[in-house]
Amino acid sequence: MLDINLGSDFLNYIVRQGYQPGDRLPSIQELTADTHLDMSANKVREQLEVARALGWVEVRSKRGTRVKHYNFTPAVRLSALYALACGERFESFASLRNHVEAAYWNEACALLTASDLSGMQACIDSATQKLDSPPIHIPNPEHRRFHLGVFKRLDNAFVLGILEAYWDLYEEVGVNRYMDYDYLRRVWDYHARILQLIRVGEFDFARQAFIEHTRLLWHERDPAPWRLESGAQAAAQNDLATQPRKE
Amino acid sequence: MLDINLGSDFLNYIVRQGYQPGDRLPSIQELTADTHLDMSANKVREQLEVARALGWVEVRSKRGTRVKHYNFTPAVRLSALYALACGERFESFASLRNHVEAAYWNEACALLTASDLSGMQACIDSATQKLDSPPIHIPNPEHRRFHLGVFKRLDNAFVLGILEAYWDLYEEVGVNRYMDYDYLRRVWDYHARILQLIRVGEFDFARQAFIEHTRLLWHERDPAPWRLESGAQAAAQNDLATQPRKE
DNA sequence: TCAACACATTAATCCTACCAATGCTCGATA
DNA sequence: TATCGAGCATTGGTAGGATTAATGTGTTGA
Repeated sequence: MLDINLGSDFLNYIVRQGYQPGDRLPSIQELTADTHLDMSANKVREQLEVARALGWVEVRSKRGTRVKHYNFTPAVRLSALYALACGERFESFASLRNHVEAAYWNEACALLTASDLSGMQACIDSATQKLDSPPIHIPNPEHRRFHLGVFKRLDNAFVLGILEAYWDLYEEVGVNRYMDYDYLRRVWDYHARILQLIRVGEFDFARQAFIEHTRLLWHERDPAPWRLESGAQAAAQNDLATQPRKE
Repeated sequence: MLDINLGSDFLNYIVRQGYQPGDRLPSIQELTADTHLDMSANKVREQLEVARALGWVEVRSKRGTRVKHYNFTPAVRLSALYALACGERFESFASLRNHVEAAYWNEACALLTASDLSGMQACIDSATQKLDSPPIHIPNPEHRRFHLGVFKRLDNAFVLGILEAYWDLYEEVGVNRYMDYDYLRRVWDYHARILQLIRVGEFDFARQAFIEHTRLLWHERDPAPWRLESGAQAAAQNDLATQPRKE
């Protein structure tokens, strides 16, 4: 076991005790005893709040605290949300997400099972139905599930954490407010094409389609339509997942 | 301004007040007043501890609390450190870092100035001197500075946060314990080659060299040398930054 | 057998007190 | 006038106690 210092006695205590997901932590009163942490309940609660904010434990009122399965998402989401509130651009995080998806694309696709592909097809069907039948609902849950579905076999908590956090930010920032019907149709046409390319093993072409389809978002959201003629192409080259490669 | 909910009254208060980096927060006593947050000092301190753990504020004892420049690194480092302590593999994070560096490689190189390249050269010189003159010191600071130097012009706090956190984890986990002299020489030979290729604008070849040089680490660290003959190639294909592309 | 009640546990919140370090004010001294 | 230092207010750090309300458990009794 690594002897890791998390910068707080309580957090170090948690990991050193080797609790497993689902295990119950001692009550706050017990932790204050000198046989455990020997600190005041206030201090325990301060650091417990950090563990809760980062999604390491689940504190259920009057019932105790339980250790959760590790998940990178809460830390990424919380810090990135704060960043956006401080003026950081959503496009910066979207750029990271696009690059990560493009970089892992082929190996993730190679791991997909037939059942995974069926699940992605179900997303497309559900989304298409929502778009076809008025009143039109924006198929945001399907959009999220479709993209995360590509990477769910990767078995890398850090990669999946970033991708999941992207969709949380996506909803919080309210990107969907800028969407129109045409955009949604084109996006889901791309999704169908991407899935088809994955099915036949053309992962490179599928990735190229993914990269193209990410550019739709910024063209739609950009409130300056004149940039579409002049500098939009260059902007997309810089900001988005333009996987640099020789063709 | 986005109306973002960080899941805590205090954190929401900070961002809504629109403090700038360097600004001083009201004292904890003031914040408890009903004109500000109207909560007890204990609760303020609980949530202040979250802001401190994520590197949003600097709490200087008896002197007050100041807002810091936003930085993604603390959140990533803290959560990833916890993950490693919980049994997550360092290789998972290294894989993310390798993919991110490979994905941003070309556009990052394109932004480098002559002065940036000089700084990278200085790292190589300093590292070479450390390796040449006994007693041999491991040039870890140079290694970190060299790699971060490639990406420092990206102007993307999230990308830089992940790359910086990687080096923090690298030191905390103690990867360097497994290094021998031959490994270090080969790594720095690669660095010199990478810088030369960047200088002449051959970003693709430089990236290829980067990807190759990341594989050195795992071959050295792996305590099972027999895998080098049989499954090492396949393992590298899966675990590391094998940017999938047609040659 | 099962429902109702009593009791222990526990997180949530608030308050007070004390400590120690810091920074500022103001007055004494050269 | 300039400078040093004592004293004081501010502020974060820590501890402990009190209360509340929700939850779970065990006991009692029809």
